[in-house]
Amino acid sequence: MNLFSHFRDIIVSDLAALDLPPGLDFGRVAVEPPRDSAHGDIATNAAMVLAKPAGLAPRALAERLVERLRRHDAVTAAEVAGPGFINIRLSDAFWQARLAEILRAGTAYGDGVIGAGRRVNVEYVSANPTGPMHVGHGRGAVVGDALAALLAKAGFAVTREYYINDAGAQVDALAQSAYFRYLEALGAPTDGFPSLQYPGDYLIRVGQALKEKYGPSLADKPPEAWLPAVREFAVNEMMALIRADLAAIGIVPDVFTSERAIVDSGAVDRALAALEGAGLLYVGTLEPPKGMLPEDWEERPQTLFRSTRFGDDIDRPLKKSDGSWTYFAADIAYHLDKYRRGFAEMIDIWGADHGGYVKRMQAAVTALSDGKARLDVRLCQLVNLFDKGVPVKMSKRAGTFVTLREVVEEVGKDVFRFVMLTRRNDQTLDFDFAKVIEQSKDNPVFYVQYAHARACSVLRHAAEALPGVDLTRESLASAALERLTDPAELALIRHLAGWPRLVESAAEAHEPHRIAFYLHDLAAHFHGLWNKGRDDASLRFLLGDAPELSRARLALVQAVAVVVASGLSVFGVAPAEEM
RNA sequence: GCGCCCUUAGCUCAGCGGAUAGAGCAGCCGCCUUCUAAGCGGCAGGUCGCAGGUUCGAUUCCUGCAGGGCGCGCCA
Repeated sequence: MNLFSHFRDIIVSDLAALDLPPGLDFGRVAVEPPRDSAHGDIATNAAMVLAKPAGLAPRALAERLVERLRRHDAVTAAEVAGPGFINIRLSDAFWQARLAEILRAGTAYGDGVIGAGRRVNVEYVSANPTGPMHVGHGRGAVVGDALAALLAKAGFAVTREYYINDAGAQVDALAQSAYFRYLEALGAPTDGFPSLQYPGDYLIRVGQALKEKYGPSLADKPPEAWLPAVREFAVNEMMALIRADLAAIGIVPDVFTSERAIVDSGAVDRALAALEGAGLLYVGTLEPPKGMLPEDWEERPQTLFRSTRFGDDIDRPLKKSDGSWTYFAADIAYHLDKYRRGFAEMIDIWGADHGGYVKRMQAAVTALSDGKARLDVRLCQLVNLFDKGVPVKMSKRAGTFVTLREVVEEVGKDVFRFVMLTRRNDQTLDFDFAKVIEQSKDNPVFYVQYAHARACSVLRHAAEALPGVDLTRESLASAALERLTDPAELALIRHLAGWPRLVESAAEAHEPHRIAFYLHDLAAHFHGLWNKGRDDASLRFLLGDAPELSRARLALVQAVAVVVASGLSVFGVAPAEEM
């Protein structure tokens, strides 16, 4: 359970029994951990937010609430502090019961109910199918995948989706480059061929494969004869590549949606017809952006979407000069498609360079769903690669960008995933090959993994030292947990018991990185407790002459392993049994 | 010019309207015959970019300014 929402319910019902003026809004009553644990276990601002509407002094109201709160068994102390905070201290028995709860639940501990089974669509990666994924794609992929797992843990019905941008000019350019490689494979002349937009080696194989499939039949033909076939072939090859790249970091999307399929199905026309019907389309002329006139700017009337009605800065074009739809138009149809598939909540993970696109997309979603659907866009900032502090030079044009696969082969999937989640998504992230595989507390991956491995190590020793003692989770849940009375032990239990609240708040905020910081804190508590056993042997987890106490402490150790594993599973990272 | 994001310790960063703002690294001082020292404890380090506003209360919300990043029709 989320003990904070549990006590919020208790506090609200106590408030209701206080004979306060009717109609008070308890919505702003918060129950949270105090910043300083010396203040107590949980704190509430209830008296401060209700004092004014209730016509009472904050401290007076607080005193009345405190008097009631003290009647609960789990509450050992409740006192008014500062301007009207109420600090509540909970009994050791309450905390010990949380430990049993953790052990009985296993890694399901922290599974939340705030999602209430609502469907949410998380769209991430969505790299153009024009080549292998690079590191920046990898960050978005991991953030999206972890967010999806986090939402699932919080009780949402999550769909992980990949949008294949296979309809624009860039896939034609891909086909051009693949065709060039095909001619090369045939040994056919390539002089006069335009310069390659995708010069990477990975298309050489595609050229070979085209030769094997088509023989020389596509050579000496005009582009309109070979382009569709080569394009489809190349896109399929690239998607196979991307799926493999994703699989290498443990990502398997539930749904792939093709932009081309959306366009070909007429969905764009239908979506825009809906906007037209709502009076949200018109033909107009945009002014050039001030302060940076594009060189080839010419005034031209265009079909525009009235995104300004929904908070955008200017209305946005939907048709290119050649009459085809812009990417935005297709994206409108795509998001309408998602909405029609039953997703009133959508989350898109984009690169930060698409930031200017957010408002118009949200405007379109609001317009098409009549305000019933919500789109949150998480922008991922750049990943800067370093090796031992020296920047790794990357140039897409020169083809020297570092692929996701290379990085993952170097550091491993688990390290890559964890590190990608150690920063907020809108903060740039430095990724140093040397540092992320360093085995020290400088490296949060290893620090957290080490805590898990240590816990497993104790449990392995326990199996030898206490033969015949049942060390399963279920059995440890009924150990003599009341014997855990050391302040450091109870502090660790408190931290473990904060996991459900952390899951809920991170899920609500769409911020998976909070888990990384939680796990780091948890590991620190555990490492600290471990070392207390070095200074004072009576505080060790495993005491050969005290099997009952040992079992209680092993319950704590097991719970640490459970919660670490639970957190890592949201990240898609395997917990280390030993290191 | 306009929009979005960022600005917190020497460095890299957390911080959910709440109390004396926290980690890690770097620096200094300690702790291994004993469950993993890949670790732990301690010391030191801050005008939360600046100025206003809202609030009982602002690092957190709002406005303005400054600095950095990203972007700004016919790329996606």
